[in-house]
Amino acid sequence: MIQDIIKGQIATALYSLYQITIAPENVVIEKTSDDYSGDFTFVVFPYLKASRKSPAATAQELGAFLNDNCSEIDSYEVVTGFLNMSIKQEYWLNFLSSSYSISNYGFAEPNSKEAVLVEYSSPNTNKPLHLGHIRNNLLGYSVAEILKATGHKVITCNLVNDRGIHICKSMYAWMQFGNGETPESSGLKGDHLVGKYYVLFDQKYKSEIKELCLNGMTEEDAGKKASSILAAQELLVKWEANDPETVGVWKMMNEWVYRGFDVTYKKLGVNFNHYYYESNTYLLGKEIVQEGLDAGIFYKKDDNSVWIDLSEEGLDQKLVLRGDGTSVYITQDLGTAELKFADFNCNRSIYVVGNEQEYHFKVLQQIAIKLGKSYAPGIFHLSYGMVELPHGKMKSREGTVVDADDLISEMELTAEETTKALGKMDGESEENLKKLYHTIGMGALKYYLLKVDPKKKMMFNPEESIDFQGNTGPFIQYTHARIKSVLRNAGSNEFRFEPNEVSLSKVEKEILVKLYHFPLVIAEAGREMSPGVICNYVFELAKNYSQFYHDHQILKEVNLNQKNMRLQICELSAAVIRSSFSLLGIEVPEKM
RNA sequence: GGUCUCUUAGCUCAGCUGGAUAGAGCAACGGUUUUCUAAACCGUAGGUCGAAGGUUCGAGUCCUUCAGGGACUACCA
Repeated sequence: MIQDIIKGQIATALYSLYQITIAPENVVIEKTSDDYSGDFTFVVFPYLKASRKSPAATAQELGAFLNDNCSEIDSYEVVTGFLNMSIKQEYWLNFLSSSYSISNYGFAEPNSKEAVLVEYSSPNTNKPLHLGHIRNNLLGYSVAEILKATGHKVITCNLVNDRGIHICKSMYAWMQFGNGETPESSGLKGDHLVGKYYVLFDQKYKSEIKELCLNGMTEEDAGKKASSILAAQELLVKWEANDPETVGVWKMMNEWVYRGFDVTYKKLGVNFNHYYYESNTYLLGKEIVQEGLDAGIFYKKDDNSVWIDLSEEGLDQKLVLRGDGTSVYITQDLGTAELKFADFNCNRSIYVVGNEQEYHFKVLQQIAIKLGKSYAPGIFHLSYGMVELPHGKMKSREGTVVDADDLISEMELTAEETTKALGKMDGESEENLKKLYHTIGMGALKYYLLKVDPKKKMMFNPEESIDFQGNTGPFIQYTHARIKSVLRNAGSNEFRFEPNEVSLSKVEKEILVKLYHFPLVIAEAGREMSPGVICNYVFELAKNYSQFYHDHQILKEVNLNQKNMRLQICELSAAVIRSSFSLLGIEVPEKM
């Protein structure tokens, strides 16, 4: 890349002018600020001691050297300690001509890098998905796609949390009050039906606690003695003992939930290469606990519970196995971690899990290190921030959630209303329109959620609808549709031009430079595991293109060279928008 | 109490390993369509980057302290 050429030349210049030895890759150059002319800037302040000259004089000397020795540099300009270099127009034009017809421009050779496992979604099977899960799913899907684009072999998996006390709660409520209600008999989507009983359980449980408290019991005791929680716990014991009736209900209700999830996953456009079920893996960790005991890393307390002391690592003493021998979260996660690396022979295992579990993953990794597991360094918690509502966190049991299915429907509806109001798609078939509404609605939703840095918490206000204008998915989709319209009208897709016969306007050059940087943007997004990097990039590209489209004629341009150059810009811009959005899991329409 | 984290325009957010006069979108106000899709384009206004110190040629960015949010610190997951 041109940056590497310049860095190499600067390293040479620094050595021959001032005897400074520096490796080319350690030379830092940056994009020239918009307020100055030039493409790249080298800041000379750090080298003044060696040059023993003023900032301007140093920059001037370096600029002259580079201008003489680097054929790609067209001119340079010095502003105090800043050396601004302009690259020859020909360089950008050659890049355009040689790249515009490459459909997967910017993507690395598939499977050219080590295998990576990405776990995401990982839902509980006692309630439907909500907005927080949507963020998780979109993030996991997108990060997997980004890593693929950087050349990694990627395996996605979903660890389904299908057992435990929370599952028994909805089971118990259904057995008590359900009267045999099914998704078919109620017309409810399976996950929503089960969620209804989860909420019902909580209401019942709370009213029991209230009553016990009125009879003089403390709230803490009441929480342990309420009859419904005792019943749920009994159900859990029965489940672990493989009681046929309990297991039967469990299987049936989980099946309802899975069918419901499948519908939502399909609408979200996410999928998994592999499913793990906690009911299958929860026993595995116990072997590792034994291993740790044998190695003297874990220790037993008098009540038979097993612990590890991580206070030297800045963490506390942590329980790894209950006194009654049943496993806790960390127990099964130790087992699953081992299983994952064994199943897929990968070096890295990424967990897309909320930041509320940071402590848990620190513990997990520390234990793996202490056990001497070779895979320990490969455990990576991709910790993302919670989605908050104006009133605070979402709570399933309290009903303060934004339901995933509802939100998706709302987005499709808004897309439909907006499209109809604009009237551009009149006469299109009902089937195409339906698909378009989905594409646009999901484009708005996905872009909205993915543009925020994953590490940061984000605010969602249900009162304010998600925008379709400005820095949004639909704007970028619209930009793509306009480009495709131009390309359809262009007829051919062979656009040859003579580099010497065209001129580049400011915005045309900006687009070219931006397109040129696409591979670097993918690399950065992969390094940071941040789809937001792609969002920022593709928005700027779309904005540049829109300005270009507004300011310049394309098909009506009389200079054939100029026209074809612009058509190449169209072609590559459309491809990069499409590719960028594919990394976000968003489709782009041909018309809208 | 301890650990971690956040605070940038009225609102939602960018700001790459420290670099030039801190940027978008929305909302507000004004303008642009006989011409390739106006879900667009152009302009105006809006800021003590939570506060105070420090590090240095240079700090929104790094360090310390403080204020205010949030998360975690369960024989829950």
